[in-house]
Amino acid sequence: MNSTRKQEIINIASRLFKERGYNAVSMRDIAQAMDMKAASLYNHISGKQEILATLILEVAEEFTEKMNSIASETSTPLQKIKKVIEVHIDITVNFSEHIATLNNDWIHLEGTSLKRVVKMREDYEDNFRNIIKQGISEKQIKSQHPEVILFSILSTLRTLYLWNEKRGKMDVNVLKKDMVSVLLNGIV
Amino acid sequence: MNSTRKQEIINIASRLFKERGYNAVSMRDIAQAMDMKAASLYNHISGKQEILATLILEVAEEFTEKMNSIASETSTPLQKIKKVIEVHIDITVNFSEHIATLNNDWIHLEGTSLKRVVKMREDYEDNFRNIIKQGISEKQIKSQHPEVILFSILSTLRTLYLWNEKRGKMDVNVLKKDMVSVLLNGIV
DNA sequence: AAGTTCAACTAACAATCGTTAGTTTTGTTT
DNA sequence: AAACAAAACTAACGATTGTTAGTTGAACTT
Repeated sequence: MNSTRKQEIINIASRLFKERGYNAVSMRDIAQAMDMKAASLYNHISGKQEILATLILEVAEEFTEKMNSIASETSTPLQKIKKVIEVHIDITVNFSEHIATLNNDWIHLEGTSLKRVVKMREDYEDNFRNIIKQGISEKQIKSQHPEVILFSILSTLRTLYLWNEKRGKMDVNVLKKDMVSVLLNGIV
Repeated sequence: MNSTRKQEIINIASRLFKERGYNAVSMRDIAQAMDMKAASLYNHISGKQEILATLILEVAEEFTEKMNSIASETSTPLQKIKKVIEVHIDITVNFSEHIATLNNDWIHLEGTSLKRVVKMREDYEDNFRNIIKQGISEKQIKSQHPEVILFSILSTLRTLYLWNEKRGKMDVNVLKKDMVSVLLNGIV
């Protein structure tokens, strides 16, 4: 059904997109990496856009599910934020290839795929923002502009993939612990 | 000499690159935005690559200069980090268009321009890392993996441009204060 | 053995790309 | 008014892009 061949194409495209970006990778590049001709790709996918869309939606849905689950938990805001950080690290490690494309090439999505991804991103941020606001009103979190907190944590988490592999892969649990500590308690 | 027309082209290209990315913007797109034909651009610039290179080097050099100046100061590591944060915010506000391209499209630089920018980036990070290490050995900063601290601060600063305009432009000084507080002291 | 499906192929398409050559217009200097 | 330089133009180039059409061979199913 969802043939293994299609997933192969998506995984290889994922690697190339990460290295060079969506627009700098041609169907012929992808085909060559698959050891076949560009036209043959169309036996398994409908076009370049479909590769990009399924690639991005795969991981975007992962984020959405996990965040929805955290948001509906009955735990303190701080515990929730800790979970968000850990989930981000887990997804980054497991989908490390896809995440670069999600971050850099979502602009090149078209039509309903673009709309869906933008919507998911907004919802994700809204959930996060609400957790932070809750934490502030419960006085667990410093009374500070929530946007500054939201985006400072989020931008760190989103670019995690960039140095995850570069820096000799620390142990995941150590990374989680350090990350939570730095993001919640600062560095002084 | 460095005619105003050339700078016009670069500024307009900067805006388009930010919106769509280097590869998705054609010389004809840039020309149209300048109200002229693509071939006419070549009276002022040598090619698309030159636009990208001067655009990126302009702001990269700004970062390098400021960082070198901070690194050679005689002040505490914490004061230096505070200055780095403030400098980042200043540059982001002043070069807001260029920074998206520096962050996203530096990969598409070629030849010596690419090498120079990569080198500048590495030097910048080395300077920052040394400040952090100094702070740790002086016990001003938590004894934590310096990489985690370095990249968590740096990735926040680097993506500042993304939400600087989106979120109704807070006052720069308030932003600096909040940012320093969140990044140094955390959120709890 | 015959028929069918699947996945590869070759060849080609229209469109667009960055860039060059040669020409015309515009505006300034003599 | 004549001469000149700067900056726009038209037209075209070779290359590359995503994609389609039509074909071929191999692997199953009957």
